Parts: sequence; C-alpha cells; structure tokens
Amino acid sequence: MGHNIDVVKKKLYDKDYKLTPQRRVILGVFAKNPDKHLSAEEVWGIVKGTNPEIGLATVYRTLDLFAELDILQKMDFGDGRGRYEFYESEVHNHHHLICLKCGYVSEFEDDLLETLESEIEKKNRFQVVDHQLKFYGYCEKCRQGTR
Amino acid sequence: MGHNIDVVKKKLYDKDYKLTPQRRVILGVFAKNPDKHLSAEEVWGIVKGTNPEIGLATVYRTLDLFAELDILQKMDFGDGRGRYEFYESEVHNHHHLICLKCGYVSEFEDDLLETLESEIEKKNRFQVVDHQLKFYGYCEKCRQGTR
DNA sequence: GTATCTGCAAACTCTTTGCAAAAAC
DNA sequence: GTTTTTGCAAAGAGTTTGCAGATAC
Repeated sequence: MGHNIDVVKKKLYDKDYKLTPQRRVILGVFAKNPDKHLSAEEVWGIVKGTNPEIGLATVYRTLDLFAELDILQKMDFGDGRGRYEFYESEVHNHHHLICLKCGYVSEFEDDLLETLESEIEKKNRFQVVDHQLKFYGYCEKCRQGTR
Repeated sequence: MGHNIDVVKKKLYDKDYKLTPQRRVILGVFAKNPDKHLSAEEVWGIVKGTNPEIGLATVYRTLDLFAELDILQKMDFGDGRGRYEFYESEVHNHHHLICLKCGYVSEFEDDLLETLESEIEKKNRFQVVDHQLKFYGYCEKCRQGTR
C-alpha cells in the first residue's frame, strides 16, 4: 500500500516535520475513508467529532503539507474546492468518473494513456510528468432515479 | 466553425436572451483570441480597453450564460479560476497540455478515448456524456529555460 | 411599455496568513 | 531552549447576488 503510519513518519521526519496529534488524526480520517475524495471542510467535519479543538486552518495546512510530501494527492473536480485522497504512485492509471447529478466520484483503472504520453512528447515537444482524466456522466443510481 | 454571430444570436433568442452590446464585446474578445483560455478577469482586462464602463459582474454573468448555451465551454485547470474558450462539439477529442512552470496551456487532438468510453459504460455502469483529459508537464520554452 | 440586462457594492465561499501561545524534540 | 506547530481571527482571491436605474426589442 505505502501509506501506513511508518512511511508517513519517515516522509515527515526526512524534512524535519513532526507527526503531531492533529496530523495523526487527519491521516486517520483518510485511512478510515479510503475510497472518498474529501475536501478540507469535509475532513474538518469528521475530525471535529473526536477532536473539536482542531481548527480549519490546521486542516488546510496539514492537507497542503501531506500533498507536498506525496502522502496525499490533491485533486480538482471543478466544484470550486480542493479534494484529497491517498497518493498512489500508480495514480497515472487511476481515473475518475464524476456524476453530474449527485456529484459522486468513483474510480477506474486503465493504462491506455502510456502510449499517448510518448506520442505527445514527440509531436508537441512537451515533457509530460502527470495527467488527469475525468469522465462526466450519470452513475447507476442517478440513471435509475434512486438518487 | 459554428460560432459566428448569427449562430450566437439564434442560441440567445431561442431562450429569450438578448444580444446586448456588452455580450457582443465579450464575444469579440474570444473571436480575437481563438487559441487562448481566458479567465473572467482576463476577459475584463481586454474589454476595458475599449469599454471601460463594463463591470466585472457583467463579464461573469455573460460567461456563465454563454457556457450554459454552449457558446463557450468552461474549463478548470486547477489554478483556482474558471477559464473559457469557444465551445466545440468536437471538444471530446481536444485535450490540454498544461505547463507546470509558466502555466501556458496548449492543445492537442486525439480520439483515442472513444473506445475507452464504451468500455467504461459496460464495466462501471456509468453513462459517460463528456470527458476531460489534461497532461501536466513542461513546455518547450520552459525546458530550455527561456521562460 | 415591459421584461431583461447592467453596474455597483456588498455578500459569499474557499483558502491563506499573521501572530501569540502551546507543544515537540 | 529553540524551532515548529497550532488556533484564532482577519485578510485574500475568485465569484455571486440584490437592487435600482438603463436598455433592448
């Protein structure tokens, strides 16, 4: 997996950051919600259940830090807020399906884009380091009118 | 092409919207900047050259309206502001290369994703209506240190 | 003429920042 | 002890909204 507590600790300590209780709690939120794409406000909402003293600014700062250290990956689904999930080095082959009705985000795997990247590097003289692929449409529940 | 003035007029009038001078001017900005991906503030900056009386709120409202009518397409490159370009029905096969250093956005064409979409519909029971593909990396100028 | 549209300023949402107190090592 | 981190409140960026006056048809 790559995102257990010791790996996180190492990533932090390597750059002289500390593993504070707040950071531990925020990390726990993602561990307990592995398939969600949480915004700062959502993380804060969950955190406040057990730790009401933690401030929203701390959540923002922690998410920023974790993204910088490749512990989390920041994403943008065009709804005006940043969203986060555990960083996966295989994120290249992990894309998002975004429901236009209920906003639910699911994932799917594919490695089709590898070939496309090398083509771009040649044709467009552009060095690709990452990509993002999103599909917009309607999830099963919304198509059935259940959501 | 599909985005000449008469087509725009029809799209507006069909829904009882008017083609006001302000809307005409904003449309003109896109006509004169066909390969750019302008933000509201950027459009306003250009508009103010000839029409300093036009307010930023009008620009926002017009861009919103044009996006709703498929005259423009709203995009999000993750820099915290909406960006717009002429809507193309072939937008499906038109993707973006975003330079991580200078922010320059270029485009490239590809229709590889058609097959992927039908695969998703089957595998994930998700009805795809649109997609967005972005590649992040370094443009030629930034790789040479010219930018 | 009347419904739509505009410009302005104020409000709103999400995010960042300054600062003094608290905590980590 | 010193440096990092936190919580709070205030500031910031981008966008939206309410409203009275102006404009398109």
